[in-house]
Amino acid sequence: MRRQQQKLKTRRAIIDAAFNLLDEQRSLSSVSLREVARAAGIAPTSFYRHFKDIDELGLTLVDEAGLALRQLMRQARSRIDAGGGVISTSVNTFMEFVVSNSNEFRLLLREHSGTSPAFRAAVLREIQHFIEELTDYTANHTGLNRDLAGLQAEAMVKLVFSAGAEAIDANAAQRKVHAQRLNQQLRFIARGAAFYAGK
Amino acid sequence: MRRQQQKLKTRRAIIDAAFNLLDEQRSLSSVSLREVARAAGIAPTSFYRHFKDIDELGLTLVDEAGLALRQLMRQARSRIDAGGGVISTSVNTFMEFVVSNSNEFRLLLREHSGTSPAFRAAVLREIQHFIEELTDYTANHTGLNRDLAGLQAEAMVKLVFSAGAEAIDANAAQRKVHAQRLNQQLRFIARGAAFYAGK
DNA sequence: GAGTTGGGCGTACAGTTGTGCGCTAATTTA
DNA sequence: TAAATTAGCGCACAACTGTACGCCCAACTC
Repeated sequence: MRRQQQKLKTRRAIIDAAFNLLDEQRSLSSVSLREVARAAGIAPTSFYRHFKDIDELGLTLVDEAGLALRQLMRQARSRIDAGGGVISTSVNTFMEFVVSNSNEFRLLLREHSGTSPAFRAAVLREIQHFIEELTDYTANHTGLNRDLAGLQAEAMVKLVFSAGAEAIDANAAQRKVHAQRLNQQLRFIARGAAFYAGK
Repeated sequence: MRRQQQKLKTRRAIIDAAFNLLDEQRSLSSVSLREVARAAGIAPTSFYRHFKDIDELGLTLVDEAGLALRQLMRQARSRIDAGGGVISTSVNTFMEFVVSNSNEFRLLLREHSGTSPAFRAAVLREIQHFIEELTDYTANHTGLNRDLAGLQAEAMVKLVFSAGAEAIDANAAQRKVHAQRLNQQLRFIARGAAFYAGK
């Protein structure tokens, strides 16, 4: 059993090293296999014992970041149940995620419009997941029909991601302003959707 | 005088070559100086007679793409004056731009969340320009105060860019669906903003 | 205890990169 | 016409890349 544990540990080291390399100046496609190996403390050729490609590593990273995002959503929902507005609670939770998992969010942000079709597709799946859960929530907690709920959820998620993109490079004060603007804009959408639902 | 003309011509060749390299698989940071030179039909070292860096070339490309976008906006405004809804006319014009100038749009899209702070700043300036003009237009053509108009314009521009990002890889039929969804979502925002203005 | 498996390493190689240097040839200036 | 400028080129070099190959040795199987 010792062997598998060691292998998992090295794999983790590679993944963590890759995430740490993804600061504001680097993207997946600009990180080389050798660099990752160096940061992980292994020989370049050892990399192949764990991943076929840099691309395979990249997909793993996207999956992990997406998972972290989904966990965030659950957390946000539980807070809403405990009281507080749906919108402001979600916005605050999201902003916290952007700050505390900045490299994970940056990865999603960058590869969303990056050069690799496979990465783009992977990120899109995560975002779609995000939208679907919000659609369900909206349809259940308001009288909105699914079409309108879907339109609203999509618009909201897009705005949230855009705001996250701006917030990631901002300081706490600026982030607060962004969060407030985003709050108001999400209310526009909610109000508009309610209007078109005939309410 | 012959010499300057020739120099401009070569410079144009470099810029055009760079744009042509920026298809769905390449980004500015992944295009090498030698590649650009090769595509432009010059020796690698000749590149330096025109640009100090690849980065200097990149900024030039962002500026050109932004200019094309601004021209698009003027065109859209003139069409609106000639009749047709503000939103649907703008959406249609934008979608046309995404299709016919796909590499320019892709450049803005990618570098907006890219690895170079300088490029990100340059794209952000263009988007800000976009938002400001829409804010002015909105404030003038509706009773909205500037704060609300600004919030609305920002939200709309972000949604438009997001939709453009999806449309760029889609076929005509899918694009039509995206355009219709975007239309409805922009109406949500307009409606919501009007509501908060007390109308 | 003997044999197999497999993670990790070092070496090696061909390919690509950015860029410094000095030359040519043609245009521009004097 | 003679001199100066300059776009473009070829060569060279060191740095870096991905990855093939084969060895080692600790962990596992039997």
